[in-house]
Amino acid sequence: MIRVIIADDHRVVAEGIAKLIEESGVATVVAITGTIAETTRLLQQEHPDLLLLDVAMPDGDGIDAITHFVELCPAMRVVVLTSYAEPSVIQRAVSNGVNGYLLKNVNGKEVIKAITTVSEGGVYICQEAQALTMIRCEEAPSLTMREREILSLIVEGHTMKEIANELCLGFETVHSYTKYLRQKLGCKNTASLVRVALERHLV
Amino acid sequence: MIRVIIADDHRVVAEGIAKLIEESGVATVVAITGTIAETTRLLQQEHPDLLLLDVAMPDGDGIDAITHFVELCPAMRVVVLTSYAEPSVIQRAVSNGVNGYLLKNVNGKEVIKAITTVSEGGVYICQEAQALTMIRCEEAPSLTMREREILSLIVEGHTMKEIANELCLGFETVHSYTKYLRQKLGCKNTASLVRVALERHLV
DNA sequence: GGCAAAAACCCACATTTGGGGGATTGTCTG
DNA sequence: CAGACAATCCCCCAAATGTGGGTTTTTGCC
Repeated sequence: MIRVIIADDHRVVAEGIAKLIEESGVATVVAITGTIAETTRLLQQEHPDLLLLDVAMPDGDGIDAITHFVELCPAMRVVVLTSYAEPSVIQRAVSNGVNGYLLKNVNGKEVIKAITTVSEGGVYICQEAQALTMIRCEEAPSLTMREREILSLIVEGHTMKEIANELCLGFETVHSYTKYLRQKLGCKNTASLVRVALERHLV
Repeated sequence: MIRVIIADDHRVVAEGIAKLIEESGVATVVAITGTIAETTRLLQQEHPDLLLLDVAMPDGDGIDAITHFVELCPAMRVVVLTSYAEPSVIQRAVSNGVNGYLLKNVNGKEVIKAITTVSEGGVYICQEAQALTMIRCEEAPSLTMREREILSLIVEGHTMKEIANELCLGFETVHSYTKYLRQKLGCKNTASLVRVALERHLV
């Protein structure tokens, strides 16, 4: 029997999905966790065959934690189950080595199918998520570390002068980065920059 | 037996919660819907005792639709089950006459408890949601129509000049509104204005 | 070792925002 | 009716952002 851990900070959602999985008979849910820390702990304790992971956690980003999780349990398969329909998020997940990506609007059957497929060594990406990776694969923003850093400070409401001081950079440097950011993201002003950053979860 | 309709665009989540409800024995799920339109149709068809409603729907805002739903089924009780932990959303829900408000991080038991409480004529607001309504009840933003309109155009990336033209207003008028907006929302620049608008769902 | 990209910096000038005053109409309500 | 408030407009000036050019140094990779 496939042993699964569900990591989702929405308790009732996780419980419901656990019920669906248990009832299908293909797998058993050995634990439900709501934070990255808790997941880390239970992975070491239970060593499950599969991790069903949500992106948003109170103590961090699930996608970023994937490499860490896989280090703890190298044989474990990972399926992301989330509502984030952002190409950048899906791409990041795939490049972090997940074996499946499901959007939460799939039905119970599809979750079961993904679990079995992935457990047999396959990869399962739901239709809609697949479409999203296709659509704008060349249009990837691909920001550098610095750009991302400065973008997040802009989103937090800091002025270029403040950012220069905080990062110990010249004002002109920050000024340049904002130009690059506007170019790359196709924004003509700071307002759209903030919207795009938040919408595409670039921060 | 309490007859329930679950409205949630996350199919697998709705199915899971349905399973939890069915298993509890206190209620039966007569339908699962994923859009406002579908919910409207099935409410007229099924006339359930209770509607378990998510806020985010592909074809509109669940909270705004509540008054419409209650008109269709005046005897029906409404419980909001969502991940939105925004005071403004909760307050809007309550003023639209919902009988319960649950955040998705509650567990299955609490959902059942809410369903029974509300069906017996009571009101059930989960702990965390209650805390959020308390904290900043006087700190309500309360924007005027015009302010909201201009804010949404700012969020869309328009400059004040553009907004003035689009709304057939003087530049100075729009300029004034941005000042009011910054004052009311406690923002020192457009960037924070956009972030706050998006975070608090003011647009 | 060389090349490309990232990271840092600089200048000049135009446009847009931000902050501080105002004023004038309505409309609604105590 | 007076006062509050929404909605509209106005002025001035400082600060920040947007534009369109640059340069240098480091760093990763073939």
